[in-house]
Amino acid sequence: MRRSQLFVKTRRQTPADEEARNARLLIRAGFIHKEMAGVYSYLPPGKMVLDNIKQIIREEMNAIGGNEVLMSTLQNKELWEATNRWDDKEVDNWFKSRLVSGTEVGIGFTHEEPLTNALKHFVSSYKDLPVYPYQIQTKFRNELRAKSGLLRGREFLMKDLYSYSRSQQEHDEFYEKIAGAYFKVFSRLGFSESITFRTFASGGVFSQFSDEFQVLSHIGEDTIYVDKAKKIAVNKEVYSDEVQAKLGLNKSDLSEEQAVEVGNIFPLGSKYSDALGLYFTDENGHKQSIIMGCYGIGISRLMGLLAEHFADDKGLVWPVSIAPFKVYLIRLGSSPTVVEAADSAYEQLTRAGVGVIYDDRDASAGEMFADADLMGIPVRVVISEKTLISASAELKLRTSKEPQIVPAQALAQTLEKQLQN
RNA sequence: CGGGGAGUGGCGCAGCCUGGUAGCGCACCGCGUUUGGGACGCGGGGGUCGCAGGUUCAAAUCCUGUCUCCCCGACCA
Repeated sequence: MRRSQLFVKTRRQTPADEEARNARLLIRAGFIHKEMAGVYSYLPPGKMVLDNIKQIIREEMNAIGGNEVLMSTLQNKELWEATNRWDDKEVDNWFKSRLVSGTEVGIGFTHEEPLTNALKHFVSSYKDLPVYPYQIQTKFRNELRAKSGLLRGREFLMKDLYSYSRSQQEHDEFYEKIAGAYFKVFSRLGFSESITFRTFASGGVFSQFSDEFQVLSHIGEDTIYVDKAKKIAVNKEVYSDEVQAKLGLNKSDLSEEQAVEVGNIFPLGSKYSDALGLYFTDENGHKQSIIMGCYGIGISRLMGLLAEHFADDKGLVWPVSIAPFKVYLIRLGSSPTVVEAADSAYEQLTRAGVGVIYDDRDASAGEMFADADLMGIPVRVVISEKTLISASAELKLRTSKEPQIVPAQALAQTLEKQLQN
């Protein structure tokens, strides 16, 4: 993409109405726009980051048998009454509205009910199970207080997968499988297993207990106890002697840490399937309950955490896997030779499939360098009179101080090699 | 919802205490000069000072109410 065709602009100054580093950087770099507290829009580069995160999640979900669906946002009250989750006393963060006729509708904060209900049309035999539908979409929760930029919003992007299994054992096996897939997702996003912990926690409105995936971070609003050797963690909220014994932990091996919950998986048993009347017939012709689980990943929250985690005093520093563009191409100078060389470098990279943003503005050098840094693009390439003397281009990684000079003709190949690492 | 802070051109701020012609920087427009770390000169456009009442000859400024944003807490996926 040519920079001149990108409508967003970066800002020199930090927005006054944000305290959180993730929101400050993402707004300054032109990735998001704040609509109101806890509600953000995603601008072109921000949407690209979101799409990259989604794609990684999608690949890992598909790899374990997930089927992607898109669920409705408007929710039928009757389904939620069937599971006793409509009443504000049961779920206090519903957004609700009314049809012109006066009928109440909900605005989806999760989707167990409608999905389970829809599956009644497709699941009746043991041969139809297990199934693993999942969705990637906006959820709405009426938080008392939104905060920390993208980390706690009233409207946020989430991946939710729901499992429907024939037995507890089949469920348990999948539950472990998806836990493994989650670690793959987080590690591909840049959160290694050394800072990401599966954490024993409460199940909230979903179930008694759950497993959270917590990434250690000083901005985290959760406090967890971690046994780093055993790679087990417990949320402080549920910590008790009983839990300690159940997990085989030793108080002296635990360290207290702040962490951000990026994923949460819940065993649901047959609570929702039974309530909504979703059953299957087994090999012997007997009606059986279906064991469910639900598995969430906070996608917009992850984007916020990534921005928070991968940044320095100059701006964002995206991991290659999710950067909106891999290369920020800078054209220094406006003489015909420079323009021609930069245009051709742009074409070369685009043809090679390397995502590139080409700064073709007539801006000052410093401004373009500052933008490349602020936007956190992994590789910066400069074409100037100076580099053209030796038919080369200057290449600098966002994470390194020193640039390198590479032959302009071999730009694409060199970059492909660099981006591998 | 309790406590604290803040709303003044698109952005960042000053002015408010002590009422009297709304100001600065950035961004934007025009002309010219510049071009390896957020260039410079000259000229220009843009704001019912969050909103509503009140006090006053006169309100960005004082008073009351209200909305919004941020932080802490409570709560929460």
